[in-house]
Amino acid sequence: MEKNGLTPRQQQILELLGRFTTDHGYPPTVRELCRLAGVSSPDTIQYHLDKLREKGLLEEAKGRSRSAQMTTMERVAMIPLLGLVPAGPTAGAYAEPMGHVPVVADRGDPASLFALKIKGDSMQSTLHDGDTVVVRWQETASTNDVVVVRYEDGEATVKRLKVKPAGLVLVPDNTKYDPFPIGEGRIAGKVISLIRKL
Amino acid sequence: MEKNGLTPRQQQILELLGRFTTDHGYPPTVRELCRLAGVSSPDTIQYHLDKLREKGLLEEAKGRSRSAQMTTMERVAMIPLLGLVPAGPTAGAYAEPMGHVPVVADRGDPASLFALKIKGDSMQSTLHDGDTVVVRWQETASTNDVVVVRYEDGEATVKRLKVKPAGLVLVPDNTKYDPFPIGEGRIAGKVISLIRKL
DNA sequence: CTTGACATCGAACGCCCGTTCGACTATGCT
DNA sequence: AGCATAGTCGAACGGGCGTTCGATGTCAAG
Repeated sequence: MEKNGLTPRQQQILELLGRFTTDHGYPPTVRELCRLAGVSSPDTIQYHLDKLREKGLLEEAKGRSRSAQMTTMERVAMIPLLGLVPAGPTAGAYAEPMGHVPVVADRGDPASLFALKIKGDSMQSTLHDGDTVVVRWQETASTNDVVVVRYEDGEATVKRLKVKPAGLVLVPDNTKYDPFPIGEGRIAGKVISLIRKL
Repeated sequence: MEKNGLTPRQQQILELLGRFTTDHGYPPTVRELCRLAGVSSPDTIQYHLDKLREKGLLEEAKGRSRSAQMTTMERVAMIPLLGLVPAGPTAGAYAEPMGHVPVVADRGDPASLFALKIKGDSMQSTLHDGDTVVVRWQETASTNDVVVVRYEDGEATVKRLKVKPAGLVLVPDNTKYDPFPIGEGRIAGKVISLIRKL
């Protein structure tokens, strides 16, 4: 048995499949793989595709065109990058975003995620100016969570949350700034990850 | 003209297209869109697809099946997550990775990128334990770049680079640790971005 | 009322798709 | 020699595919 349990031919076809898919945005047909691999019979490709499916490296076929997909490919969701003024969570309508951020859609529904670009230094050391954060829509959070708070005038801000007896307090991580009560603001979501260009 | 220059029907079909693509990993056929939109004639869909193409929202068709793609979808590449012991850059062969990380493939060839998981606190404040970094393969770098250095025994480390007259020096950002010369190590790549779970 | 944009239909054409079949050639183990 | 495994081929079937056509309906603007 070879190093991965794959024959060289099977490895080649798996790589051709992956390359084509990322190059074009959709998987190849059996006959397109024929040309890529330099063989003339569709059955040759089908033969190897079957072997790869047996080994669990490809999704099971459904008789549909271009359905050859690698199982090793984590499912990716494109979440909208909304700037610093996110619209309401219920608004399915498109207030068309600045762009999209790819995330691996493993835990939870990616439809409940969005991204924001950070402006300013109020969360410095944790969040820098220009950072992109991934946020999950939710209306409640716990002490020390970094949350997105939205005000009725459409303004939004990212701060660390402290749950106090007197009410919710928003704490800038940058000690140059002072904590302040949440006031009329509502929690719009919780920051779950951060992407920074160096 | 409507808010985005799109009729409600066109918006609907664009959304169905996007949903299907992220759900299945490949775009729908014209007739699959028929069923989704609840219409019986393929020409109805084709009609709207043509309109959307005119407005530059879809890739130009090529007569191939499942080729309807949104232009607003940034191209995504899945780069391999190699742990902390990356193999050589020329080795196209698979030392199968721990997983994959999605990145937007805008600047440069995504094939020259890989990802690493950070262990330890030697770069603390800049890089935390458990962070994922995106690295571009390159054998040279400038002062203050964060670089991946590989040693002949297969060990690898991430440090900040200082170019000094006496040679290259690796500086841990954490002041608990001391700078040290690069020795027999080679620069394997430069850290270009960072992903952190909060 | 006429015109134009928007939207839909059913039918049809021809090609390409996934799939299957039988036959063939190596290679290597028993 | 016998046999299993890996790999290839060409041909064929039936169906799904993208595409085009002519006809029809709706609705707001002129």
